[in-house]
Amino acid sequence: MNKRRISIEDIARRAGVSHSTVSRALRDNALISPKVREEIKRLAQEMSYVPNAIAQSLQNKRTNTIGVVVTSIADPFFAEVVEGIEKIARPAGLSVLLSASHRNFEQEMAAIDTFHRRRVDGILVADSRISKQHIKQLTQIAVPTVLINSQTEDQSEILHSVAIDDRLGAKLATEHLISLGHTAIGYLGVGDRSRSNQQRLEGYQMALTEAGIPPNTDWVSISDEYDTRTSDVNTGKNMLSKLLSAEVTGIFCYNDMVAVGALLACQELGILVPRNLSLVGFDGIALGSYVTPALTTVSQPMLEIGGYAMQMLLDLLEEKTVENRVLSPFLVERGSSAALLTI
Amino acid sequence: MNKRRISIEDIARRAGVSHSTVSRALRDNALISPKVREEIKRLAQEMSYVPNAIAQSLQNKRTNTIGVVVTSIADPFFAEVVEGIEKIARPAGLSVLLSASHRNFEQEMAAIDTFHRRRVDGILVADSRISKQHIKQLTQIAVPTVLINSQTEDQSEILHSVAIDDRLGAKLATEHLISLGHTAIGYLGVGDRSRSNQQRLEGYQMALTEAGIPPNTDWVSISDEYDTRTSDVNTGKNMLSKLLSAEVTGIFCYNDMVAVGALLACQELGILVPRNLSLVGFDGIALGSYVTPALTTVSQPMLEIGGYAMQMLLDLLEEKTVENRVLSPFLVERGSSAALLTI
DNA sequence: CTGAAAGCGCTAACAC
DNA sequence: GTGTTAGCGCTTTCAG
Repeated sequence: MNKRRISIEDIARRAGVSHSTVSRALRDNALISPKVREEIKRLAQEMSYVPNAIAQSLQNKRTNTIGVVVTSIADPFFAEVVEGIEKIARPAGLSVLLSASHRNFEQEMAAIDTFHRRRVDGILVADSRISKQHIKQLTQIAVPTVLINSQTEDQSEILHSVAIDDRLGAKLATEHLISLGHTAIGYLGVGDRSRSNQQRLEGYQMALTEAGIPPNTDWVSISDEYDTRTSDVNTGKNMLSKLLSAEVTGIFCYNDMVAVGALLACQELGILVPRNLSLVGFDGIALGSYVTPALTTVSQPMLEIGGYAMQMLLDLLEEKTVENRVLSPFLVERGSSAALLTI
Repeated sequence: MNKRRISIEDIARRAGVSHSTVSRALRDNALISPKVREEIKRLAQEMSYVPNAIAQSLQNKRTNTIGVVVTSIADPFFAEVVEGIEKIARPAGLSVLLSASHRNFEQEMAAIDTFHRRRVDGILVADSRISKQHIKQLTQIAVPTVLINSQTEDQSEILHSVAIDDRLGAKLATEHLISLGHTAIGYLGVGDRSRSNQQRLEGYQMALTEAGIPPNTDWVSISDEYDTRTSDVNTGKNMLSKLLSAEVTGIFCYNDMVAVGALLACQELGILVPRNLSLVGFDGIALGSYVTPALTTVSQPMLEIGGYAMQMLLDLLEEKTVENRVLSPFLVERGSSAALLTI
């Protein structure tokens, strides 16, 4: 916004009309006579006029901008979700402001605050552990907001959401292992994602119970690191041994990255997957099909999740009423899981 | 920007001062007496005032916003680059508008045009095949711009850049294979990235020549698909056979995704990597170390590339003079390449 | 030290 | 149909 750019005033002067006529002509206001309208448009073109969206926003009280917060841009899961968001936002004429929170409360609040100052029309928050503070903050902004896979029970009425059914997904994964003949089945979770981790744990336990398999606490291993620098892959690598000593033959992992970590650890330990150990992940990120063996996983439709959330925001912006969505994940069977070897 | 929000006017009224005094107090103008300043700040807090960045931008002719165009957000390479950009932008108080071009001219021009209308303070373009039109467009916007790994020869003086040395990288990869005893070495490239593909091809050929190995056109296979829907992985998968029939023992791939595709094809064909075939990628994306065998690759410091580009933009915004950077990639030896088996 | 007034570029009553 | 005027919320001379 450096130098002086040409404005409707400049065009008006050249056209010998008032600036409001120019404004109207440019916006195809029906009142303007066709001849002047065309002439003005021609002039605008010729002078390479570019409307100032800032001035328009100030006047219209609408910025045509939405804010998106994700924990990490480089995380393949969120990258896909953001891609889905952008695919819907752009054709709708909305620009997206992107911010990463790195699973850090302050950063996330700061990001939302920035969005507030910039007067975004709506906000999308992916995978936050929404706190009371967030609710308060978001309520105050009073702008349509939709939460993606977010961890909150107290859905305030201004917050909407699209989320995956974690419990169902976990159940699918566990039932899959059970159907393959496994009975000693572990869960490898991460401690810093309280709600989703909790729900996946519950789905896992539910599946065991329904199959008449008594749960065993030794089969559950949840990292207690809140260190965001430890990647999920490392979590999987580090936590595997604990489950191995509990002699499980199959493991359901919190997500694909954790499963990849477990897989790498197996390779180091000389454990054959799926011969000696079956592994199931969660998410369905592309990389899961590139590892060897390819990862059996519970897939989330990431692009759709982002797309739905964005569409919901669009509806909200048009004052339509929307309903929260809970999407169902589905099992994708690949090479990392197999029937239990009968000895 | 829906409902009426409180403005400095409102605070002024409550404080019994003029709005300009409020404006000054809030911005710590030295002229305002400490007592009123504190009182005003207290009031602002109490009334939960949030400054309107739009109005500020209109006045200051600065939006504190930058625009970033990448070909795809979900591509792990760009995801890392964007992460690096955001890491520098946020602490500097700049928000980032993100847009994906999907390697499509119109979409990219449209994105840049949107940035123009929104009066961003600067623009970052990643991996584009910059055309004359782009140059014209960007020149007209007259806003600091830095190109990341972009494909243009005619660097206009307003365009700056940070790029990886593709030729050097390709040379490192090829020399690595040569040092392992390979002499029949293939290059698996992609046709829609003219310049970087061209440069990597040249580096490859240069290495061969320097080693006294006569180049063989059968060893070079470049996809001719301009179909953006065909992923790099598929390119690798589909193009491998052609090189195999030319009986190469090592292949340098355009990037890691292509290499992964080649690797998957090898697995299907029962070709052992690295025993029967050595594979080297380019980029150094995380997933390269998760596949089996882990990918030997020429690594680009993706976070740094994004960070440098952003820092450069920051310098440009402060009217500092900057110098284009060409970064050197480095070889990361992993499991996918090994010494040629002497028969 | 503080207030009045102008103006950033645009839209929208309200006149004529 | 088109011009005039006000105003979106803020910063910044210019007076006092």
